[in-house]
Amino acid sequence: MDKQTVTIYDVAREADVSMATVSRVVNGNPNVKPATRKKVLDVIERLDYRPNAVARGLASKKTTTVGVIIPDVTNIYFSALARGIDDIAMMYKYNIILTNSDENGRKEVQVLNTLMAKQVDGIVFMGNDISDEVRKEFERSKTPIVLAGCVDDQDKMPSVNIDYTAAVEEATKNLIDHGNERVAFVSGSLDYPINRDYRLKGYKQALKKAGLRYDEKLVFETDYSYKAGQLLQPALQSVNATAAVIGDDELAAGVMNGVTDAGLNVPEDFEIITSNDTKLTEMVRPKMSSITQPLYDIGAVAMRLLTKLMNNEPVENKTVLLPYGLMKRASTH
Amino acid sequence: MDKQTVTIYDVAREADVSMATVSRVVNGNPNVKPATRKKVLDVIERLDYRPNAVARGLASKKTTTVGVIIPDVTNIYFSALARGIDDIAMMYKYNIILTNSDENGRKEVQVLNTLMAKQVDGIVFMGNDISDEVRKEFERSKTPIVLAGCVDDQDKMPSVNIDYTAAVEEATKNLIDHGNERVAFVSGSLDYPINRDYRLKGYKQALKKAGLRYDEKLVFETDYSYKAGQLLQPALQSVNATAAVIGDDELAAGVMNGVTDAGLNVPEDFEIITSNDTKLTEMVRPKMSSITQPLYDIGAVAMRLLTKLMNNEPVENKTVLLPYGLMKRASTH
DNA sequence: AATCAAATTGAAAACGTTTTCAACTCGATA
DNA sequence: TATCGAGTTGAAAACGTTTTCAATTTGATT
Repeated sequence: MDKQTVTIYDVAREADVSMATVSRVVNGNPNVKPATRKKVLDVIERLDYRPNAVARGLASKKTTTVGVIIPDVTNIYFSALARGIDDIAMMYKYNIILTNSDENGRKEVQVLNTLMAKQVDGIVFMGNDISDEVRKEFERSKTPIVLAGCVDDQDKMPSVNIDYTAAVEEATKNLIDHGNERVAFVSGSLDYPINRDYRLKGYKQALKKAGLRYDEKLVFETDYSYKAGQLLQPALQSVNATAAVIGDDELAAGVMNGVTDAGLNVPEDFEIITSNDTKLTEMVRPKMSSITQPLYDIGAVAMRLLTKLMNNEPVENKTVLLPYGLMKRASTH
Repeated sequence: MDKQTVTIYDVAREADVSMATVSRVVNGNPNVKPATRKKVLDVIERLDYRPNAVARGLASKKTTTVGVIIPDVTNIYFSALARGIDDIAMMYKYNIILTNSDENGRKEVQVLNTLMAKQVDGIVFMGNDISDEVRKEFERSKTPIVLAGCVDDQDKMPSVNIDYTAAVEEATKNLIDHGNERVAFVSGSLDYPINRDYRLKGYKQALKKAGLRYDEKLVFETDYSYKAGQLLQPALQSVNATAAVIGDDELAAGVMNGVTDAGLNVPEDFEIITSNDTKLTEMVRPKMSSITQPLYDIGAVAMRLLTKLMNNEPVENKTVLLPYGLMKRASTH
């Protein structure tokens, strides 16, 4: 973009055609004679012309960039989703603008507005909650938005998830079937619908079906950090919990290491099922049993869904539930 | 950008000023009378005018986006660097366009060109190697580029690292001081200067200073994956290695679990020092001793260095070495 | 009141590409 | 040869903002 930049005007002059023809050649428009096309391509190569994507974005109203709002790129779960998003984005010739939100509602609104100002063609939103302010921005947006690993309790937004309720129900049932009568539910904030209305619901259903009473004292709210998990061991012990379903792998690793560092054995004294099946479940010892989520696929399918929305392609299902499973490793019997 | 979008023309007309005045107000130019400024701001609020950042980028030749080339966002080391980059970027009002390169030279060139086309104001490059093709693109680029966690053996590029040679020397010395005479060096590809010319050099220096002979059979090249680490245990045993300096934490976790799963004890039978001090070192058992790198700071300082280059601010030092240390945990005596 | 300098404002060009629609070209047909 | 329709090309406007420099305004001074 300085004095020496080759512009479409230079190519047109050198090839003795109009700028419109150069544009047609560059963009693969078929309405160009082969001889003209060759002439233009030769000049493009000779001058090493590189189209300015910003100008193209302004003129064509498509920037080929997609905004991705991620709570924390260092979290193993979210980074796996991001990887799926980026790979499919690249496949469809998009680039992602990545913004960390820290699950801070004010920051989420701020980055949403920044992404809109940058005229992104679409947005993938990851997070645990859709605040009222964020929802208001979603509703006013003409840019398609897809949720990944994030539920919309109003079910208005396109989203890709697993059936968290059924998955947690199955995990809880598994622990109950092992004879555990004191199964703890360790979760992020219950202000978040994904935790309160989906995961906790599955936990309660499993208890009910097993004829076990729901005990609030077995429900633990915390942030999703390893440290918080470690600190939970005394509280879990004080309520005589013998097992736990835990909502995040790093948190679960903290709980597990807190338990074993306290001299108890996993799974003999305390069984653990975590929720994300990240690579961490294989690295810690004992290996952790987990609800299996296809993390990469959640990201990939969300991005693919977004490309359909951006291109006004028909979409069968705006709420996609991918398969889940239960991977038994050494943290359960 | 559709029929209903409020443009600077709408604001100017409504406020009865020129577009230039609206632009001056929006961009905080002081040459506007307070009364005029207020009038314009009122209209901006009433019409909910949102400046188009793409148009601004074209006109001003600054996009306020920064390209970040990362080998794999799911890698714990790189994602921590990315976090530092993004936080400082946001502080300076930039957004990052994140591109996974998979350390594939062809893909690196491709994403470099895409980022240049998108007129990013600067680029942060993470990776283990600068291929000739990539270097050629760097040299032709008028956009400032900073390396983060990546060394330039030609020392031409601005970069932020630690002194890998000294760090590995110290780690190796530590293992030798424990009485190990068969210390293995487990590394990514030795085609990469960071491994061959920096880390291996530190390893060799420690051996030499200890009067130990360098034995090629104690040097292992592999990719940086947990799986590859696990598979290394038999080979390490076959050369009678009693300790290892390992170049990546996920790789080290694999080696360590391979060793302990084979029935040996860490550190009694085999000592391990890893290199990145990611959160993984605390999660595995035993906790891993590590060269300490300020990962977040490498990213943050790289981004800050880039903002200086982008703004033509004076830069004292284009090659920044941040402090390192040695954190002793339970994988060493 | 006239002058001057500083501050403010506006018109138009610039940024680099895409799009639109009229004009032109080409080849087939009568 | 003339006509017609399809294909190709080009001129100019569009996209929405910033920048430049001339014109205008304002306030202070003589």
